[in-house]
Amino acid sequence: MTEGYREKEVRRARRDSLVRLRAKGIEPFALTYEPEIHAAELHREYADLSPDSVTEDRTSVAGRVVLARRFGRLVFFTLRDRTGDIQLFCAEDDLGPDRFALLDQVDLGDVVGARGRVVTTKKGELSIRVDEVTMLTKSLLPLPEKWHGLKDPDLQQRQRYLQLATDLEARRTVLEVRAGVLRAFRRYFEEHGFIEVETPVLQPQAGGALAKPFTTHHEALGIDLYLRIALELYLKRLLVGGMERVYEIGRNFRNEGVDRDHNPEFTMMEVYQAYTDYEGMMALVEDLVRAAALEVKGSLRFTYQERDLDVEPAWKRVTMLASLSEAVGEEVTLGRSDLAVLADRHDVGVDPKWGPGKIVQEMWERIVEPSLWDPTFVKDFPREISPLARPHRDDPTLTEHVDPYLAGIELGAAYSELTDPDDQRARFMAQQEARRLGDEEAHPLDEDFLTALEHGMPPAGGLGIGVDRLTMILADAPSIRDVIAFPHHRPEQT
RNA sequence: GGGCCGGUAGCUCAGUCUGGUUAGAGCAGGGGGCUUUUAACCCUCGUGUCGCGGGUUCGAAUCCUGCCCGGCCCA
Repeated sequence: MTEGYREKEVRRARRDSLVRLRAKGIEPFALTYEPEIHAAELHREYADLSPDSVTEDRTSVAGRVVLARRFGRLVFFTLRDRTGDIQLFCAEDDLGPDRFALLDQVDLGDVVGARGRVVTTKKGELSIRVDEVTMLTKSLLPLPEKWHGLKDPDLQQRQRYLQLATDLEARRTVLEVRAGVLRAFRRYFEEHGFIEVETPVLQPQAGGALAKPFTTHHEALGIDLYLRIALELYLKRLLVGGMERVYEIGRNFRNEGVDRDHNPEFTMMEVYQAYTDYEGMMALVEDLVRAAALEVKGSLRFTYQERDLDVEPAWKRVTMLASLSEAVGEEVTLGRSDLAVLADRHDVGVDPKWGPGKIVQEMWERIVEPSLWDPTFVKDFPREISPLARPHRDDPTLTEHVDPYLAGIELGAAYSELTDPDDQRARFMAQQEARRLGDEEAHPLDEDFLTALEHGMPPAGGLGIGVDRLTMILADAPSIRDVIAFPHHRPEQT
């Protein structure tokens, strides 16, 4: 991005302005300022002020100058603060020639404070009729184009501050919807007796999910550690400790690629509740999504990427095998010996090392998942691919594992948690076998966790929700990168 | 990893197919004018490693090729 040492005219002009200000004894990087009101409040309080009104109400505002319209001895600035825009009306008559002349040193992008009377212009625009302007921060680089803004998605993400400074809608998409989702979650949990906890990000083993972790190293202990890929196993230890309702909202890290619904670090909300099961977790998902939708949309019916979505409970519930059977037009079971042939017939590539559960999952993801749109629970996963969920009450080849889907996007996962330490050990051993066969994402054997289970964990339901994905849907954003302030990019080469 | 699309001024984009004088526009910026604008307007003046490297050619932003970065789709 840097241009070398030859300074651009824009930069030079700003630098010159800086020098001129200092020459006049004005510090262009002020210590502080106390605005008395924000733009949105002004517009609310003076909504009924008729055009060409002059009030005796004096107030002050602060923000970035995003537009300027200059007439000879009259200047209009559009000032933007965190709540919106307010116009500054600056007349030489009010400021006097000397202070008015200083407005020549105010450039687009500068942060200023302004004080004056609340007025409306002849055209009815609410304004501060300014008699005092204070330079708070001099901007040395130009803002993006005032009409089109910053369009290049790469620059929007790498220089997110520029997008946020110029595009009010981006503030909502990138930041506010996420905050609303988290607020709704926390409020719900607070009201239902859940306690928010924090567990280790650096872990000696990366468990709780099937994914490749990032590795790091602890110098003082002389050991390798992993960045967590899930919150699950530590939260379950807390259940052993008697915490019946816990949740954590935190960052997970998975060493995988980037696409429209994956970022290598992402925010997961996991919640564990004793004395319930995956049915209880499905109800919880419905409650949480409802709370989040009401918080940020004010409604349970909205559109995502121009398609209608209605998150009103109760969501559809289908089993993985039944929905797959329906899609392929014949009964699919884990016991069929010709699963690989069936998969091949539907153009689903199969690795010979895969067991029947993995084949079924791949087929389901390729054949059924793309057709999902309405809120749907997909339940009863094959035991082999769900090493932490309790065996299904009616069919021990399956587990009580359910994935909620919204707009065709996998929102998370929920289980009736596996509490039997012997079964858990057997599942871990099966995963070790998968790892020996080359499955890098196989679950590690966690003896410490098994010890905890042997002490006794109450029956429980557990749930994880991908906060970024829910945010993306509620923000109507096409990509997860649109709701992550600073998504990962390859560094720029110089 | 594969396919397609894109990268030209600080920003938003033309120009590339069909190679040709000195690479354009708007915004932003410099200078001048203007006391009610709303992307203010009028006059005026600069914008540049055409993503990077190699090649073809008398001549390359334009054609070929390798690479880098990004977007979409597929795996």
